[in-house]
Amino acid sequence: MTNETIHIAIVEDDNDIRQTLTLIIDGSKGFSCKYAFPDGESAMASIANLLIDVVLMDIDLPGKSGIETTRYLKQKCPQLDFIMLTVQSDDDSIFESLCVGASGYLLKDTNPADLLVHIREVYNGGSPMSSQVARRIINSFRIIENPLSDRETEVLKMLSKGMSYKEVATDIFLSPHTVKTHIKNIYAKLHVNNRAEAIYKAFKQKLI
Amino acid sequence: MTNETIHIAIVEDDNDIRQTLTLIIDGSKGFSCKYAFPDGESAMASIANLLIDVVLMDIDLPGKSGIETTRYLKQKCPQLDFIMLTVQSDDDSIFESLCVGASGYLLKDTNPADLLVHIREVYNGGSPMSSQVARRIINSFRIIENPLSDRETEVLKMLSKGMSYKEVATDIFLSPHTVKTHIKNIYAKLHVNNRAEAIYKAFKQKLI
DNA sequence: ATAGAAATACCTCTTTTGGGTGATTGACCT
DNA sequence: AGGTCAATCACCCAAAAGAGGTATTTCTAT
Repeated sequence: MTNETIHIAIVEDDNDIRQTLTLIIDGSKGFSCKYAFPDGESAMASIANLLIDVVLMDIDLPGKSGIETTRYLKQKCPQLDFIMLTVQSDDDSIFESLCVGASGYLLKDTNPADLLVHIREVYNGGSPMSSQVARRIINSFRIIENPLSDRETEVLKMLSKGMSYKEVATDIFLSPHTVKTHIKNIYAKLHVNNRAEAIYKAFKQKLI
Repeated sequence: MTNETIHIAIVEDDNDIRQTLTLIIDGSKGFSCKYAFPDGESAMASIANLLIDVVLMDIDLPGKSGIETTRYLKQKCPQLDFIMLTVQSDDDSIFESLCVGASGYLLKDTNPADLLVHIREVYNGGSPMSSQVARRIINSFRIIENPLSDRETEVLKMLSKGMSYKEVATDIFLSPHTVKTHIKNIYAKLHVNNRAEAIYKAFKQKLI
């Protein structure tokens, strides 16, 4: 079960990286890499018709992003496994990748030997990811457990109704300074720096 | 076509209601009701294997809700029709029911004769619902008609990411004045007068 | 052909906001 | 007994936003 040849496709816009990866993987026993695409569009057009087990997907593609491409392909071919590759890990793209169906999330500086191990892990139903990435995922989920205090949630809800500092303050009998402090804390907790994004994020996470 | 026997299953936690409904339906010519479940879990385990045409689904079930149960079963058996039953009608549950694939939405005080009529309506491709329910649906959908132009939607989405006038402007190659004008028009159309409320409303109405 | 959107651009003025930094109280945890 | 955190209040300052205009162009639908 663990030693069948795994068929891999690569989607990566950088020519050097793409070719290097292809050579490394295809040259390794138990791995085959006959297909590589420089963009999401060509991958979407072809991959569904190929006998592929695992796709290595760059996130930062020109045109359709790796996330969009993964969303599309995972829907077409649910049995396909996707490992996202990226230069740096940011919370949003990790989270989005997981949402659209990626199974693994690796940084591009992962060394070749490890990469092969991780591909096999995914093939066998695992979800390889670096410890930094894992940490961020934990953090993301923690955010889903409402990080806001009751008071903060109350204030945020009022902001979402279009109320200003002062209006909120008079409404709940606080000094406008206090309201401001609450808002600043809300921004910090949600990792945003203005009202618009705070409300968007809070709504998306069903916090309000 | 309209007089075949319709095979019905009931999912309802209240023993009295479940047994009464079963008796009424199974005792009526052209209707058969041999299966009744007290909760979503048991329904999910069995209904897919039964020869059933229409499911009467209580919304307020203990454990898995009627909506969750419907989502699961509709996915497994797309040909199955679901009529949601509820004591009172609230916008959210109506809307969610429709989203997960329910065909009808009736209040529990619907009288037995009407209920049978409605079951046959669903079986024949209709969507029975009380006039209050219909009104609410109309209202929900009416809001869905996006009043915003493409450009305005684009701008609003960018605002929801926390971008300022200027950032939006440089991003889509417009003068900040133009962006400001768009935003003013957005506020007017959504009947709000600031960013926070605009994003909240737009999100609630799935405009962004 | 032309009325009505939509998209574009500009101006002035006042209010609001967000960042930085700080303090105090009380609760809860260990 | 010390640490953390929510909640409260306070000040300064620069940037941003919102309200009020006006006005041209470019579609598009009738």
